[in-house]
Amino acid sequence: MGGDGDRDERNSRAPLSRERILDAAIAFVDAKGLTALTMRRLGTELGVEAMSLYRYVGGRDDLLEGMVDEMVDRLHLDPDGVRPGPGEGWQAYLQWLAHGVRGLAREHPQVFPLIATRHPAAPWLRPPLRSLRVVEDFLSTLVDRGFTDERAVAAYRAFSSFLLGHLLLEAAVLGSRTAPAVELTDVARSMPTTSSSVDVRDYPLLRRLEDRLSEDHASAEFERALEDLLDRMERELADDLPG
Amino acid sequence: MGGDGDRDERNSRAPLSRERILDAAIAFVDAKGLTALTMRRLGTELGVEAMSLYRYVGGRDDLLEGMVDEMVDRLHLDPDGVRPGPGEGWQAYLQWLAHGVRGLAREHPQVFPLIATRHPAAPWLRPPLRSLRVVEDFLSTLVDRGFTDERAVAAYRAFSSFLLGHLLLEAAVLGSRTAPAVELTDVARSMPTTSSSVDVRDYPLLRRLEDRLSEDHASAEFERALEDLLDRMERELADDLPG
DNA sequence: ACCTGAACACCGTTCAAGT
DNA sequence: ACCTGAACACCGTTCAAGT
Repeated sequence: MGGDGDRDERNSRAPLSRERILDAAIAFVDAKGLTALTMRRLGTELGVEAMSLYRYVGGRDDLLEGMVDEMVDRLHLDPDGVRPGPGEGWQAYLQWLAHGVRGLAREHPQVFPLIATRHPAAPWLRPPLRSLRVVEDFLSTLVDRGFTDERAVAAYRAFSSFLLGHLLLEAAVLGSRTAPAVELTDVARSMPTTSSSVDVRDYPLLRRLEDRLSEDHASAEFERALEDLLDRMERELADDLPG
Repeated sequence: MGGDGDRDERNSRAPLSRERILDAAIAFVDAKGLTALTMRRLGTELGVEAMSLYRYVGGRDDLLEGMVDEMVDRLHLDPDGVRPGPGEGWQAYLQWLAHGVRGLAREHPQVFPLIATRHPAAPWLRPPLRSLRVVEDFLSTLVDRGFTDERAVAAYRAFSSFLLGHLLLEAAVLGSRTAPAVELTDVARSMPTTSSSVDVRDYPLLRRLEDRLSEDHASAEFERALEDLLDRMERELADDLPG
């Protein structure tokens, strides 16, 4: 591969395709933030007029949907560490999946809110585990390893809530570092924002704890809470058997 | 002015104010959804030109910020049930707060994602407990009741993640019922959405569990997980003392 | 002091037209 | 078959002007 000789402006080479567009969109959001993503800007990024994109994506909404789908689909390929085989127990599987999703959130903190916030295709799909394939895999893995239908569904619910709560917060912190986020235009700051002052001085405990609140324990917190969740599931599962 | 004295079109009466604008915006989003909220449309809703709003809100971003602040501020007034007094223990306080936040999410499911998703004023503020006043109250309540600084901060983190994970998912379900959500324009549905089919037939376990997955146990789940969280905190707190 | 009209730059999207 | 130009309806926002 390497020097193939056709140059061009920036990213224009292949004849444009849905996949190329989605990848470009994800990269764009990683770099510039979600609010900066515009059909027209994405077009120029790809060396093409915005209108050309409509042959592949149907519209801005479909574009966002496609980005989410592509990221979620990567779960079955990407997660660092090898996927646990059938002999390894559901704890290993949930650990693997949890770290896979966390990897997505950390690699694409600006895209993750999209995964977390957009309405899934079916009402019973819960972000961030919001693709039929992933959920089928989740449920069948647990059922194969001894979960009743009921426990498997309850596990899906608890696991989704856990991932969403922890990773959305972690992504928010990472994302606000990466991007302009609020891009205050200097002037806009002067408006009557009511109590525009983010002034910790009026709050004695916040002042005392500010440093501690600012410490980053994201990884430790995540592992800890994940362990607790798995323990809780184990206990509930054990309740079923002796019945 | 012929015939009617002082009544007018729709909502125009008071001379416009930040509070009136924010309330109108919240009501608008409750009714029409977040994507429908536009400076121009909000203006006409208030019987005024869009440009008049800029005297009170600084811009669309400040408007959204203001809506979030106002909702979060209601926590100290609204929550059903009376706020536990100093004699009642931190468990009662956290129960009260949890149900207060849940009330917000359920009353305004379309606004809640805003609370959950927008970057807070300080990086260590975690949605949905994202106001200085609320966090000061949270921390001081716990410290007054025997938490060390460290435990109080850890509790704040765990509590935020818990609320965010559970309530964002609950609000998403409620919100998608209330609003057009994706408003597919019939035609847009025909585009090459890759696997546009939300077809459960290919997934045997999903087909078997679909009914069970669709059951609504939001309240029971929430109470259960809240109890578990409080239990966990109690255990950790107990670890501090005998040491 | 409070609101409006007109204007600017930028959007998403459609559609007939180019190659 | 694939992309473009021009156009439409709608945005957020500014600013001089009205009352």
